Amino acid sequence: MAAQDADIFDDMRHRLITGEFGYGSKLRAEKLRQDYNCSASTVREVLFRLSTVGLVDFQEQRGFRSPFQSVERQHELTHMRILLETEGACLSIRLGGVEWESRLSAAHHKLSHIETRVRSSGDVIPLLGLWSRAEQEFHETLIDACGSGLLKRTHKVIYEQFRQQLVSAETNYGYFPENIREHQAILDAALERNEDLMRVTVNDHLARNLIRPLPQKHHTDALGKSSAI
Amino acid sequence: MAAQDADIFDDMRHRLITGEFGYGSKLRAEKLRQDYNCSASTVREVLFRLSTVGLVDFQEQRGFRSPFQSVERQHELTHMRILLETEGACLSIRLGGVEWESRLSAAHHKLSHIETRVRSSGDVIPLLGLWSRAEQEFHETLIDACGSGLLKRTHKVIYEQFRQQLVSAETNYGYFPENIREHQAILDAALERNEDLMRVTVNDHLARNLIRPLPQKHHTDALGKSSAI
DNA sequence: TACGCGCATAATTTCGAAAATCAAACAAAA
DNA sequence: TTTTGTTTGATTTTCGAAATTATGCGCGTA
Repeated sequence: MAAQDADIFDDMRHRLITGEFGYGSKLRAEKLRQDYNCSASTVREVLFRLSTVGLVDFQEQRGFRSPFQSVERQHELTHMRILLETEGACLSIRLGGVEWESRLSAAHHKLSHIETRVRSSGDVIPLLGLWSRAEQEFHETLIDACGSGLLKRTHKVIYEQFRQQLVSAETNYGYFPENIREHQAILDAALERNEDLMRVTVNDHLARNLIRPLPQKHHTDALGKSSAI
Repeated sequence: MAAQDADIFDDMRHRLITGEFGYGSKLRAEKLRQDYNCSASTVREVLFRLSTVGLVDFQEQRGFRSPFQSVERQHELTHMRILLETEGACLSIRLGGVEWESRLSAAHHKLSHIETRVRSSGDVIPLLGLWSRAEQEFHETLIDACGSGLLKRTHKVIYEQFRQQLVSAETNYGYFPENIREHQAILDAALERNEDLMRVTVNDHLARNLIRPLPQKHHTDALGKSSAI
């Protein structure tokens, strides 16, 4: 087999993002090797690679774990998403052409279709795989014309950790009915090419995952004295 | 030995950041094992981990390389540093207390001392190790009070790739005489707690590593029509 | 000479087991 | 009863070799 390593990596990533392993559960190479019919060393190597993109926790001499759920972590991931997505989206507005608008519209149409079906059935579970993929694609397309591969790769890493934290019954697997309106607002801001509006709509979309408001800006008066508002 | 893996990881990271391997040179596990008196598999594992933080290039079936030098990559790393450091520094202004100011002053004092000595001798090479460490510490302290471990870890990863790209004779190992003035300006902005000034000074400090200006903002008039300035 | 084909060599990937380390259960002493 | 020390079993880490895959070279042919 050619790329055994890469295949196992992709499959494990998918299993981790979809919450197949419970939060904090141990990932034993000896157990997982059976799923892939390979040696424990190969699994170990994959787990190492996953740990450096944050989807697996590694502690020396203590092995690998699926990360614990943590509201603090969720908060930090959300903050980072806001930072990266507003930057990426605003750069895409500046640099992207009609082709970008068109791809974003297409991604939104697919997502919107799925979310409408979820709303009428009232249950996201049967469509979870589809919805999850469509959501990721919409947000990735949003920043796709930003001109920086590094920004896009960094965002992807953060997005997947974010998703992993949300995939549980308590949070309805990260699905909220307000998504439909919010995704529409983001698309509108993009097509209007309105950066200020984009920042607001992306913030509104993600803010519910913060456990406290982000600190507000210090203002400095003419004398150089500063004060929080 | 307890943490052989981690020790080799740290040492290899240091060697990579200080440019011991030429840009694009192959990193053969068989060769490196001799440096550490261990097996090739252990080296391979370390190289894998380094590749996921961007300090080593990995291609399937083609092994590991020290990354090539690329102005495009340098541009993207600089852009990301500006984004992360302005956010981290402004959050530190909002959240950090006197204790943070004090640590930043200390870090600046050490850095300033070294840079003054470099200026008078006109040669950074004998102090390269010291200067490099002090520069990193100053920039890390700048964002240290931002309240987000994720932001700090992400910045560290980007900073080290940035440094790796700059460590060559052509760029004078990333050292510029203007640094002295620019680092002072950043410290002043922090002590004034002036966020707008902080954004300007951080930008000025890093902008020379961009190969083109960052795209400027689109402005939207009252009618919703937009235009670049 | 230029081009493609197969072979030999070198490099990478995978493996299973040995060595090192940790955790838990049990026993002995305070 | 609580604390401390020891042994045993399980887990993690390291290893060197086998299997797989890529690379470079010589040879024949156009």
